[in-house]
Amino acid sequence: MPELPEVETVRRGITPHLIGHTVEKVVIRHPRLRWAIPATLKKRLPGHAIASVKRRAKYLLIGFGHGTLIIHLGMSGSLRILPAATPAQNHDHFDLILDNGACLRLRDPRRFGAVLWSADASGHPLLKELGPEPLERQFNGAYLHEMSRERRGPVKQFLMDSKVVVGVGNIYVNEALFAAGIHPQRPAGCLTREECTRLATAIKSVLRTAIRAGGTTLRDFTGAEGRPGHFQQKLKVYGRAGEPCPGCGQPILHLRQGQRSSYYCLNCQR
DNA sequence: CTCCGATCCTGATGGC
DNA sequence: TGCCATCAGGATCGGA
Repeated sequence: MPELPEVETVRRGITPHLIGHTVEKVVIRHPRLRWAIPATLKKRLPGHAIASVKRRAKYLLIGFGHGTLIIHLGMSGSLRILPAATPAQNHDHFDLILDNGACLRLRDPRRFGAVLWSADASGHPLLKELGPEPLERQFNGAYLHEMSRERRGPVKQFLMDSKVVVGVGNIYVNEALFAAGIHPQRPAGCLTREECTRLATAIKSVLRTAIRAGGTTLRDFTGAEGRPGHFQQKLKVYGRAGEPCPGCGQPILHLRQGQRSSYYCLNCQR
């Protein structure tokens, strides 16, 4: 489900309900996510106030005075702010109950998500090797060009490598490659400096537009208040195999790379 | 290093 | 209607 724009949408939605509030209770119903939810959270969090709600890559970082709660939504995770008395449904695995009567609830049917604790989040193994945030200035054509030299693999997989750049998942990489006019199977190392600049610009633009739209809702994504995003109305190629390319009218093609679907226009992407 | 495939898990969908 | 195969927004891990 969630790529950078969806996680950012969730972050913005939950932040005002969390900042400055103290945890009263932690509920763990099903600890077995990608990694087990630490049972120690039940003792570690109550009585502590939330100081910050940040995002790094697709991780949400809920900052306390004594450490950070790290949440990843995996493929199917969602976070909602609900009244604390709301009955849990199937796949509601984790709750943070706050002193304002609100509950931050994680639902994750496929359980690829994670809830972890770190006293020093920036040094955490999952976070410390990550590449730059795509919306920051250091991520640009020069950086992409430098990183892609010697890389023989397809540019699509290159861009989905979180050591290269974070937050770009299967939907937005397809859209960005289309916007930049670059074929997803091009070896990353053969991109020109010019093409890298187009790509970096396209990635930034697609992600910013998607954040403004509240993310993409294909099946069941919603923000913290339960509202869907509407970027799906602006998708130009993702999920559109056989439909006319919005640029030239030729049919959008479908291809599998790794185990993921790629969508592209052979005429507009070279 | 880079690259590829297998893997974790449930649910929706489409073919027969 | 049921059964089975396939696919889905992620990312880590192990081995070549």
